[in-house]
Amino acid sequence: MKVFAAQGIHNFRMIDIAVEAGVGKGTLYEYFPSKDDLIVGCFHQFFEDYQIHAEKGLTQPDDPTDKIRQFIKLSFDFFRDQKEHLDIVFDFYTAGLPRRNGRPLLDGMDDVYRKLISEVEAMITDGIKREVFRPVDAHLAASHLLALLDGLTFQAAMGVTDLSDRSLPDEISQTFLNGILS
Amino acid sequence: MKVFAAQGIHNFRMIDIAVEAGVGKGTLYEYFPSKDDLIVGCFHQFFEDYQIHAEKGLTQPDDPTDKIRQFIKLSFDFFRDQKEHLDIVFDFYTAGLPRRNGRPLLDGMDDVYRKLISEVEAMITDGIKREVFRPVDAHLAASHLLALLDGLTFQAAMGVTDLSDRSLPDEISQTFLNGILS
DNA sequence: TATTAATGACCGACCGGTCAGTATTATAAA
DNA sequence: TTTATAATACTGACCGGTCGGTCATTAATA
Repeated sequence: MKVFAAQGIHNFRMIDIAVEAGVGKGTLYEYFPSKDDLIVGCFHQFFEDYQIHAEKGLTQPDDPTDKIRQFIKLSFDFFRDQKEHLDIVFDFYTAGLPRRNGRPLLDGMDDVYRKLISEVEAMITDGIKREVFRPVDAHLAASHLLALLDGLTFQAAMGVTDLSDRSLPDEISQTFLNGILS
Repeated sequence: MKVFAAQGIHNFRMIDIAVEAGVGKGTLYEYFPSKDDLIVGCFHQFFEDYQIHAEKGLTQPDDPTDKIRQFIKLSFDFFRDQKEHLDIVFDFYTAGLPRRNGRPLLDGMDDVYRKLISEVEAMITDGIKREVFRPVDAHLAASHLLALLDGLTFQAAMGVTDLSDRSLPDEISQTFLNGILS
């Protein structure tokens, strides 16, 4: 991850990884069949971390409003901790984008994302049932929220938004919730 | 752009561009000093198009609510028209991200983005003055809106959200505006 | 005839991946 | 405990392919 952050996922050389890890270049090939496999391996490790982190918050509070607030807060926490690696996140993202020619480097990114949407969607549907939220299109609202978080993360990677601003999660939660509250 | 879309901005070869353009490889170097310059040139062309497109809407209606709605709609229109090139947009985005080692491929992306934020911010500040909007943090709300649009574009590039859904801009506008309305 | 535009064979830097050899550790035999 | 042997881990010099960029030559135009 250190090398990815420094060189970018498209520019690093295997020798960079080897040097950073303090091993010979050949040794890397004892653990990863190819450069691509190494990248994919890192991605899975990373995304697993995020899921474990996010799942903690998806169930805890009962009130739908609090649940959303909690989810937003946890997402912020996670990406703030990844400050050093934020640009990598977007390298991963683009590496998962479908291409006209040939497979993308990271396969199945969209499925992972769709699953995430449907989890958030469930929270919103629940809120609508309880008449806490307006009868919005739950799927769209879930996409809305995730788009918002991704966009802010991107801005943070670019350096135009500061994720460590303590009031950020609250302000964002407030505006989003206002938007869908009954 | 066709080649970028097919091969990705990190994988295309100069010969691909030459073939697609129907000229010899050497000819490209009559117009662009280097591969990087060619990429940067395309990016500027692209972003200029977006700005020209977006500016149209930034001034037209007087009512702040309509102005925001209009801006959202125009952004959707633009990116929907770019359907074939959406993945390139994100290649450009990541190419503009700051790197630990060396300059990013695309320099000054953040400044362009900051300018965009401040334009949206002005619309919101105006709305607050007229007491159409709550006294929210205008800068944050502007970042919020742009993050939302970027995120949705990203989802569209991934294929999980359909920008050509006619109800999308309205739903998004509605939820966002609800969030900041007095 | 001069000037400009276009070309693609060629060069060389670069880098992913290999593999013959070395070092280390585990196991077996003495 | 020592020695012999096997198995495993590690290494970096090297190979082969790739591709950005050059430039001598040719074609088109003034």
